[in-house]
Amino acid sequence: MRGRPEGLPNTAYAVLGLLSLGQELSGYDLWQWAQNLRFFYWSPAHSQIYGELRRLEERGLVTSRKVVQEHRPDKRLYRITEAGLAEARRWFDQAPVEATVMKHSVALRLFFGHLARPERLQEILTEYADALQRTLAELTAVREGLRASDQFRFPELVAEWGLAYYQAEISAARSVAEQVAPERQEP
Amino acid sequence: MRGRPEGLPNTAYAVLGLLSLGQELSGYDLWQWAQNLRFFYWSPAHSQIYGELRRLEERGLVTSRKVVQEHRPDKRLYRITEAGLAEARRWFDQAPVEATVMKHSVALRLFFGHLARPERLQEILTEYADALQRTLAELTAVREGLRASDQFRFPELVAEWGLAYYQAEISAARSVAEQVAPERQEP
DNA sequence: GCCAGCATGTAAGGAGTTACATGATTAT
DNA sequence: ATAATCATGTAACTCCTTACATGCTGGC
Repeated sequence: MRGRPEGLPNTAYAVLGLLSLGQELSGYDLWQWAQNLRFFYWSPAHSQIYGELRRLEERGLVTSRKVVQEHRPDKRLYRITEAGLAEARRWFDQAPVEATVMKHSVALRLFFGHLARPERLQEILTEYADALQRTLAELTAVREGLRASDQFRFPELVAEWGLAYYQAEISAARSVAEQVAPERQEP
Repeated sequence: MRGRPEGLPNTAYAVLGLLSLGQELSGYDLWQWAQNLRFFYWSPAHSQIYGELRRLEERGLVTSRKVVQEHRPDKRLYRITEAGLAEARRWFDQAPVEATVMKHSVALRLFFGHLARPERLQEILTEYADALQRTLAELTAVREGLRASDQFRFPELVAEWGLAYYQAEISAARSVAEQVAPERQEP
């Protein structure tokens, strides 16, 4: 046996999960929806989504129909099948609990901090904190959008979890930035 | 232009960064060292490291020599070159500040929480928190090992940042686990 | 007139994984 | 015996990305 031992790639489950809410969605719609996953997962390129949808259809987990539109390009709408819903539930129930994988490239650079001037390191950390601040604002907006709708109870929980993470990460980055400040001790 | 726009893959910089401390290391040594990156980055498979070393040598960023050993298999020791050191510094200074990419598969499942019984969701979150607790213990040990050595000031900063993250993540996971508890309202 | 957005896809390739392969030593 | 550790590497494959490709509409 080579490659992935069993089941579908996680991206497939993300797509299946989004479709499990019951709506008929196009690849483009799914791509846009999937952007909200970037806060805690990552967002796949649109080409990835189209490919995944093709494979899901081959396996009978989704069905599609073509919609001819007049003032827009044609689109293809996907709907989850019973088998797809069963597979999504099976994944949820049986997939092992995996550790979060992080690619924290700023921490990687800090790890090798001896390679640069302290000023540059401080700059990087500050820039990182500013970028996080913007992401926090975006996530706050997304969470506001989810609010009050009982349908999105779980996404809302995830958003709140994310909010706490981003706040903590911002203060950590700012605190480390202070700690790496060049020491200017005058005699 | 296709693929990666410029520079080396991040794994190459991780390897170069580890070698930039000045020691001569084997692929195996590097693989073991790289395991410490898993707390905030991820750890590459050994095959990945061997491949990366070959490519770095082709580019003249590292050199190697074969060491014949008696009671152990032969090994190849790698050392960073001046060009390698320059490239590592250039990376540090000029690489853009990238956002952290997370693959938080537990948050992904929580997002689609409607797919499962609340008990199962709670189980997943608790299991996740327990796994984090073990990782926290490991990281604590790693940080103790770094302590008191002035050489590892930056790795220590990263470890402390990580410690704060894991503590926050554990309490977040436990808090969410409580929130998803099945409501047993008796009339 | 031009750019952004809608919509779908293909081509080429990078990055990374698991499994296969080998073989010695040391500890249980 | 047999499992783990040391040590290096290849083969095959998956996943995912960027760039190429097309074409229409609506707003500035």
